Amino acid sequence: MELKELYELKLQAKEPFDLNLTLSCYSFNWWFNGRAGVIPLLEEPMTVAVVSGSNLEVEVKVFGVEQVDVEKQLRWILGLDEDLSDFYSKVERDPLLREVPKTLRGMRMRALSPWNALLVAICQQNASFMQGWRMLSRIYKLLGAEVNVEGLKTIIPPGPGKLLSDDAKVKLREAGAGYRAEVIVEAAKRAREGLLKEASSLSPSRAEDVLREVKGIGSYTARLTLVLSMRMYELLPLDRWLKRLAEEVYGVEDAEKELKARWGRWCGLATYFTTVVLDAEVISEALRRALSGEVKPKPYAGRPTPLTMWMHEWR
DNA sequence: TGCCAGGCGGGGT
DNA sequence: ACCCCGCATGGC
Repeated sequence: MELKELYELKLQAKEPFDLNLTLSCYSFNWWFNGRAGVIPLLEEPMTVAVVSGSNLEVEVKVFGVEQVDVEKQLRWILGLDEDLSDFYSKVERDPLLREVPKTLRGMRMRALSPWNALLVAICQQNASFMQGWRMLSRIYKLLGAEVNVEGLKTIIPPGPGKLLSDDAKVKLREAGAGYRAEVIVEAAKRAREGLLKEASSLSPSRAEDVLREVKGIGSYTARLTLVLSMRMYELLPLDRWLKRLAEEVYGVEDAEKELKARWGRWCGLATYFTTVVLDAEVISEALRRALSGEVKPKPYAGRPTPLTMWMHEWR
């Protein structure tokens, strides 16, 4: 499918803003190529934005089949109006996150659609960074929609409907999803009934409860979904990885209590940045690095990391 | 080869 | 409220 260009616009961000960091983080190579980022916006009518330019001015080209106003959505996705100054001052001296206001200054988390965020979160369950993202890349390749914009091939993540098609379970197994396949399909059913829309209208804590109604979605997956799609940062998505890290780095027994005290209403975003600064290393290496103060992401680690995964082929 | 990894639910106490 | 186990899969 080839999408035609509809119109262009320019956006300004609240300072400090770093477009390159914002686009490169947790991007597959079909979403970022080192200069431009592709942002899927709407499934129906199919609409995609291509984003490039400088930190001072973000240039946007909107591709699709019919005229749609996407400015507000795009500002939200790129976090252009998000003020991180309070977060930065909170983590300035944090042994895990002290590099965020420096090395990663101006980087925003790109928001995902609620359904795509849930899919991402399920793929992180009981899996390493590499396994989770490899699984996800295969799901996109097998079930997503390939679209051309400006001669670039990109992939639109599959919506809930696609995950409910006859061959979806087979393809999920093929993608290596294992027992998560059932969870994804169950979640897709509920998503089609409006589960995520409902969650987005509630308080974070109520939203978590609603998402947990789905069998296979627990606290971690629900909270991560709220972080990635709704910028609801106050609930901490605590997995074994972060729990171990916090226990060792801060020398405490109750990781959740400690992290809440340190990160406050920024817990979710802080979790996201923790994986970035430690290059999503497996726990043994992440621990070694954190304890020896190596909390700056490596420019090139030789393997995919959150910041460099766009440089790699995923198959 | 086993064993384990950014969870989870079910069944035990 | 805990603790413990199995669960698909892939990587080492």
